[in-house]
Amino acid sequence: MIRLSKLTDYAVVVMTAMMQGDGGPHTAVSLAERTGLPAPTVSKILKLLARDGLMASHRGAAGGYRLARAPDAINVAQIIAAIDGPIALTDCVEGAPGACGVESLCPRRGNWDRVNRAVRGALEGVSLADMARPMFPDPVLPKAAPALPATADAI
Amino acid sequence: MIRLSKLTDYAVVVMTAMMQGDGGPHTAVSLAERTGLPAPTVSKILKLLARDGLMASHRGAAGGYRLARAPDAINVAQIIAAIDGPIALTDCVEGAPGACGVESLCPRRGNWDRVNRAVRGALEGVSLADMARPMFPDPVLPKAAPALPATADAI
DNA sequence: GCAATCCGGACCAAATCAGTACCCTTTAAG
DNA sequence: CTTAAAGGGTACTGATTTGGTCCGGATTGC
Repeated sequence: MIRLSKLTDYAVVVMTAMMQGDGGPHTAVSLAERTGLPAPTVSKILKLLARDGLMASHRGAAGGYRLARAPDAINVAQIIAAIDGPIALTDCVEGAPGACGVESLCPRRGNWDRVNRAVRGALEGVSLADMARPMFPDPVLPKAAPALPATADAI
Repeated sequence: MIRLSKLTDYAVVVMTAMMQGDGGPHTAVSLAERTGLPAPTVSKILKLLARDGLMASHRGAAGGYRLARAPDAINVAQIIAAIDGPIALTDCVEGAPGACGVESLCPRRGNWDRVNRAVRGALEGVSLADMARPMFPDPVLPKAAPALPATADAI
């Protein structure tokens, strides 16, 4: 199973919790209370998100975090990249010459990259606002199954 | 980084090696020699692929493995599912009620499922034949789409 | 100045994964 | 019929990664 880090799941939970505020900054501890997650973990997530520009942080007393952009301008791919690092399904693309034999002869590299691009495109198509939306039958996506037909063509 | 099991990468290498044969069955050790991978590992991969019906195995003396279908009828999603199990990015969808609080109130479940479907669809669009094809400039992707230049490298 | 808050590390325990080895069953060749 | 070759399955171990915690600083508002 392709696993997504649990931290990334938490990040979505935290970010959706921030959407519900009154617009003011949220402290790490208040978000931890609201989400039920351990405070240090929430702090770690917020730091990672801020480092990638998804959060605007304000230090000092009465400081806190704020979403850097509107929820529909933040997509899942960006969140994953902030928490888990670059989205790449395999590391055959770099280093480890012993595994593939001669790297220059390994024809899989470019093709894995194609797969990576397809997955990345799929993840970029889902915004934070989509994730926060309750999972009722979604009017925005009339056909749910072929969620992103554009990426299917792009492969 | 979303990581794909190294075994899955090896599986693609082994399967592409099988495509190059004369159509006869391949033994695990001969494939291990051709690919440079450890023999027990190759055997493990072949067993997993055979269990999911991607391989046809023939036991006994002069036995071996054979691709169950044509290379363009096998896609990457099937290989991943055979090696790594079902394709799901998060396990928030099941169990672990402590993490999400009350599961029935967690609105993320349905949305992660949507993401999972998108990724699965992307992976189903790449066949084994595509992976074996040398990585010539791809006419299907006209522009590299540096829509987000800052994050293009990071994602 | 003091307190609250973020920042950036290092650090440890737990889970997961890759790889290996062992033994059994099946099958074809001689 | 015997024998050996090959797959089938399971269990084990070492290494890597991950989740989570903690601490000392830096920064800002009161």
